[in-house]
Amino acid sequence: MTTIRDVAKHAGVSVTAASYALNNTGTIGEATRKRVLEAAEELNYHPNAFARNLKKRKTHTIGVFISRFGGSFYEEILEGIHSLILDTDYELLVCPESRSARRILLHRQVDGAIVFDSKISDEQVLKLASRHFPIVVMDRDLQNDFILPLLLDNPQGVREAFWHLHQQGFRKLAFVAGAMDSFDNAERMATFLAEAERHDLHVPVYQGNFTEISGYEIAKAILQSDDLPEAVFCANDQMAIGFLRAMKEHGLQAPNDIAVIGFDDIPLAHYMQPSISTIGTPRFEWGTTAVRQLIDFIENETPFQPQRIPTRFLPRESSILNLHSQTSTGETTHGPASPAPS
Amino acid sequence: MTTIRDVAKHAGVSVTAASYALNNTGTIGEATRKRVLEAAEELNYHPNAFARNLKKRKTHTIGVFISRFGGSFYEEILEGIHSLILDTDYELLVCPESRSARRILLHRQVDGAIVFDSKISDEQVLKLASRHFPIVVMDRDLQNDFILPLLLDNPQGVREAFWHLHQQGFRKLAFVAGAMDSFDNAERMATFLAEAERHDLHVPVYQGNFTEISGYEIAKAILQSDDLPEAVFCANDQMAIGFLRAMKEHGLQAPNDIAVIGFDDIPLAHYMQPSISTIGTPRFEWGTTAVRQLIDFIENETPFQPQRIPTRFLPRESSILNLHSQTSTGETTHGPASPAPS
DNA sequence: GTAGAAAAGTGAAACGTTTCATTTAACTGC
DNA sequence: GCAGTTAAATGAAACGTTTCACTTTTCTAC
Repeated sequence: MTTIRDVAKHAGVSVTAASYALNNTGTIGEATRKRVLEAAEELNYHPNAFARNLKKRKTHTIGVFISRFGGSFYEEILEGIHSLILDTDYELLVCPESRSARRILLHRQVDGAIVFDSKISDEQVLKLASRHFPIVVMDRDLQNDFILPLLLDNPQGVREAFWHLHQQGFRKLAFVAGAMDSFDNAERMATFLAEAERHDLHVPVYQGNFTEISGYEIAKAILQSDDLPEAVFCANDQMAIGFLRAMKEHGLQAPNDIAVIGFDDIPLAHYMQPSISTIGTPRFEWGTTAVRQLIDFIENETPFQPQRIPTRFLPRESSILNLHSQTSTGETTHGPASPAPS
Repeated sequence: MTTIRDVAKHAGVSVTAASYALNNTGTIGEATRKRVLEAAEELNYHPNAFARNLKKRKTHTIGVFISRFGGSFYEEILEGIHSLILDTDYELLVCPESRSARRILLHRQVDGAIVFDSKISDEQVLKLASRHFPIVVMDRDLQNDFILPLLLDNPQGVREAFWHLHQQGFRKLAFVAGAMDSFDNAERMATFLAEAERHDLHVPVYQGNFTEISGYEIAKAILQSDDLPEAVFCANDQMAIGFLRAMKEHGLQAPNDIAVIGFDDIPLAHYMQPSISTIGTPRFEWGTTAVRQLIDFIENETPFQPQRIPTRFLPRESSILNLHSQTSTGETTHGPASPAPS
C-alpha cells in the first residue's frame, strides 16, 4: 500500500508539500505540484480515507439507514436522494439493518444521517443527534434543533379515501393495519377510525404487518365468515395486493364484492388487475428534500424546516363502483403516478 | 466527542486497559473491565471508527457498487446480499454512482467489493483487486485470482426464447438492444443473432439503452413503417414494457400483432396486461452467492469459484399465440417468480 | 545591492485507536 | 517468606493523514 510518504520521496519533496499538492491547498509551486501528481499517478496512490477522516473529522458522506431493500417502497426515495447527491460532491452510503448494531451510524462514519428504519430507537436518535451530526427522520415524530422530521401527511390522503368510500355509499368498512410500531400505520389507522367515528361507523381492525402475505391471510380469515365488509382499507399496497389475491382465489371481485384501497402507490398498484386505488406521495421529492435540508445544515447550519410530505388519494378500479358505465379511458395507459383524469 | 482517553480517566485506568476491556482482548481483571464498561456507558462513548480502522486495517465491511437504485432490477440482488450479511458480523454498505469518483471503493473503506456498475472501468477493477481486496464482478467478464465473475448465463435463456418463437412460426424478428457497453446486452444480442443466423434469418437491431422510454420510442419508430416484425426480443423488461405501451397506443396487441419478449423477470413483467414473456434468473441467490464467496475469500482465502447464474425462459401471454384456446388457469394468480405450470 | 515582502517549502504535532514490550502486582508451591 | 510463575496493568509507538508554525528561497522596488 503506497502512502503519501512514498509519493513524497518519489517526487523528492516533503510530506507536507505532497499533501498540499494533492489537495490543492497550502502554497506550492506549479512545478513541484506537477511532480507530485505524477509521482502519485505512477505509484497508483490513493489516500487512506481513515487517516484523512481521522484528521479532518469530516467525511463528506451522508448515510441513509433503512431496514431493507425490498418492497418497492424505498426505491424511489433512494433515487431521489441519489439524484440530489449527484449534484453535490458528497458521497452516499446506504446501510440496511445489520446485526452489529449499526456501527456506521454509531461511529459517525458520516457527516449526517437520514433514518428510515424503525429498528433504530428514538433514544438512539436523540442521543446521537447534535450540531455536528444532524439527523433527518422519515418514520417518527421526533424533533429538536438537530433532528428534522419529514413525515407523510397521512391524514390528508386517508380522509380523501374515506370520503371516496363514504360518498359511494360504503358503510360497512374494515381496516387492515400494518406493523404496530410504525408511525405511519398508527396515523393512518387513527385518521380512518376517527373519520368513521364521526359518521357513527364502527370499523373492525385486523392486525397485519405490511407484508403481502399478512394481507392475504387476513383476507382468508375474513372470507371464512359470512359477514363480509363492503370495503377494506389496507395500511399499505402490499397488504392490499395480498388481500386481492385471496379474494380472487375465492372468486370474489373488487370493487363489487369488496372494495379495496391501499396506501403508497407502489408501481404494481397501478398495473394490477384490477388496478388498486391507493394513496400516492411524491417519494422522489421526499428524498431530495431530506438531502437538501441535511446538507444545508451541515454546510451552513441552516435551521431545519419541518414539513409534511403531501399525500393524495388516487381512485382506481378496485374501489370505483360502476366504473365502466362512466368514461373509462385514460389512466391505465399513463405512467404509474398519474391519477384518474379529472 | 468522548474518546477512549476520557473513558480511561473516568474509570481510573490506563488507555490500554480501557482498550482491552472494550475489545475483550489482552488480559484484564474482571473488576476493572466492569468499571471500564460502565464508564463507557455513562459517557456514551463510541469508538472512532476511523482511528480504529486506521490501526487495524480491517473494516469488517463489504461494499456494493451499483449505478442506481431504480429499475427494480437490483432490488432482489440487494435483498439477497443483505440477507446473507445478516448472518455474519459484517457490515454492508451500498454505494450508487457518485460524482467524486467513488472514494469509498478507491480508498478501500471496505474489505471487499461487489461491483455491478459499468461506470467503473475494467482497469480500475484490475488495478484495485488484490489478495487484500478481493472483488466480485457481476457485469463483466473479468477474472483473476482476486476477481470473481458471477455472470448470468444469458445464452441459455435467450436460446430458449428463440426456440419458443421459432417453434410457433415466427420468422420476422427484431432485436431491441440495451446499452452498448453492457456485457449482458452484448451476450444476449450475440446469442439471439447467432441463433437467427443458424436459421438463415436476418434480424434488424434497434439501439436502445435499457430504459422504458427507449423501448417506447423504438416501438414508435417501428410502428411508423408498414413493415412490422412478427416478434420482438427486448434486451430487458423495461424496454419491453415501453414497447408494449407504444403498441397499445397504436391499437396493437401482443402477441397477435407483434409478440414481445423481455429479459429479467422484474415483478411488473408478471403483472402487466398482457403479462410479459421474459427470462428469469434467481437474483436473490445471485446476491447471496456473491457475498458468500467474497467473505469466504476474505476470511480464509478460499479460492474463487467462477460460475454462471442460470437463466430460464418464462413463457407468458405476450408471446404465446392462441393462449386462450389452451388451458389457461394458473400463472396469473401465483407469485411473480413462478413460471407457467408445466 | 539591499531591505522587505511574498512565495515555496519543511518539521513536527495531532487526530483516536490498537498493540508490543515492559513493568508491577498477585498468586503459587515449597 | 521466597523464588518462580502467572495475571494485571501500563507507556509509548504506530497507523497515514493534515495543518500549524516556522524556515528558506525568490522576487520586488528602491
